[in-house]
Amino acid sequence: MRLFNTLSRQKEEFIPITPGEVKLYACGPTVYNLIHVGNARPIIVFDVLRRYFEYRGMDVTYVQNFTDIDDKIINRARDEGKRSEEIAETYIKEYFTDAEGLGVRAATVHPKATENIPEIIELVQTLIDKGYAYESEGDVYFRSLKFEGYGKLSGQPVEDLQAGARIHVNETKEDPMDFVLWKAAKPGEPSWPSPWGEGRPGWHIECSAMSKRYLGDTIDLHCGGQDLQFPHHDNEIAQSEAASGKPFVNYWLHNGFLNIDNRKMSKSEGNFFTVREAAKVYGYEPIRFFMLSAHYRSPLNYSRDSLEQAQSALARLYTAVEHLEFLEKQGAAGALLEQEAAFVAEFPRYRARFHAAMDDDLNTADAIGVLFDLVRAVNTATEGAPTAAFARACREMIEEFTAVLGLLYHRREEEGLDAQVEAMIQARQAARKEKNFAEADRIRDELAAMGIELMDTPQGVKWKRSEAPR
RNA sequence: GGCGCCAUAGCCAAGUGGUAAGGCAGAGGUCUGCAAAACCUCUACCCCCGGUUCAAAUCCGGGUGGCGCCUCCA
Repeated sequence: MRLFNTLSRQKEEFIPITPGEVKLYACGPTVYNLIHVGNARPIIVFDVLRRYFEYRGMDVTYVQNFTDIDDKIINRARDEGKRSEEIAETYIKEYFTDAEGLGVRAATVHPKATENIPEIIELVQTLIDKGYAYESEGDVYFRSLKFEGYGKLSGQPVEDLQAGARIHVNETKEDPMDFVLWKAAKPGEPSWPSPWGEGRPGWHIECSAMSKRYLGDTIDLHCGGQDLQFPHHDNEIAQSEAASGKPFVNYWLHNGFLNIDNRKMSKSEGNFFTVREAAKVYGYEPIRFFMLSAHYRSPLNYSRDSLEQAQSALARLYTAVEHLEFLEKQGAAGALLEQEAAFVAEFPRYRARFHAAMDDDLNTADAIGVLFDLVRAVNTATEGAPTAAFARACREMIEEFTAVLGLLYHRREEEGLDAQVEAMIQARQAARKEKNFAEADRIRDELAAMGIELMDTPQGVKWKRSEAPR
């Protein structure tokens, strides 16, 4: 598998540290609000990366943290007259509601910053001991310029960073480039005791500490949005490598932005929709499909059109799979027919194309193309009277792909029809047989009003319940 | 100012040297009592101008337009 490594700015063959194992860390949300659609992009994309590794037989340890102590959380807590723990707890719960809706599997571990304070303090102390950090009036800062190669991830030449007019000079720092590892407590703020007095961790250090604790000094992959490249990820590299003396991360993956009106969707700009709002309008799963319809590093524009297109495309997949289930029930038992066996023999070719797409830097858009090619071929191949075994084989092939992409997870449980509805369907069939189409249509309308849609197929009458958004 | 990204059909979007995947929408057709679904067919001067090459959407140079990071942000 080849992945685009931000560190080298090219696609590289992915070679895990331990064969068959993947250590993956993704920067998770700061829990002070509902996540917005832009936040959902890395969550979905890297969920697919994780699923694909597992599908290919790798053992994945996936760590995604929660930043549960931060200025924004504190501010929100103050505004609402609550404790910051309550705010964090609330939005962690809300995060999981959205993640589950989006078909995102829970990570192996979801560590919280506040549950890793001893590890953070230890790491800060190590950095002080090694001369990479210093205490100043209760704050602790990292000496950025002492770390050779500072800014190497983002490709920011240190001189230009220094020249940047927007970097704030803080009186207590030795150098404007230095960043905070530990913040001295202000009155009324949550704090923990430390060798430098009461305080709380800075943002960057928590990821270094948690990555080290759960995955070790050197990990395979670290993922996040492009906006985290600098300073967050460069700072993580500086902290972790300065402390351990070892490489921190072998492959850095960064997703492109989700735009709205072709501008980055961001909380600070206020031009965002929460996942919750979007899901209410379009359903959760179309959001997921939409995210996977473009390459993860490309910018992607959020629009009503795009979401509606995703809904329609998804409906095509559901229809295909649900029809195959119907055919499984109707079809003849026994072995595959000759032409069916020939069609099944083509499956490895679809699989190879699908793998090739995913192996090429997680090209989900291309992979979806393969999926739809398969669907069309299956729809054609199952015309007439397919055997049950064939319908099943086709369904399983399609679902092998959709499982990797994490799609079609809102398949409805098989529900029975009540006797009355059953009788109405029978009555309509009888009317049709007598060519009393007026009566047949009347019954169909009546069922439609009850939320039952009918479809006449060569294999019999299919029905389904009218749907809410998936 | 520094660093970087993008431009493919009405819309979304793959494709990084060999003559344009896929989805949505639209038109026509097949099937069906009708409908739905499905299937078939149709719809692209690959932003512009040069250059390299037998061959360029793809490589190089120059434009034009758009975006991002350098500050909390996925």
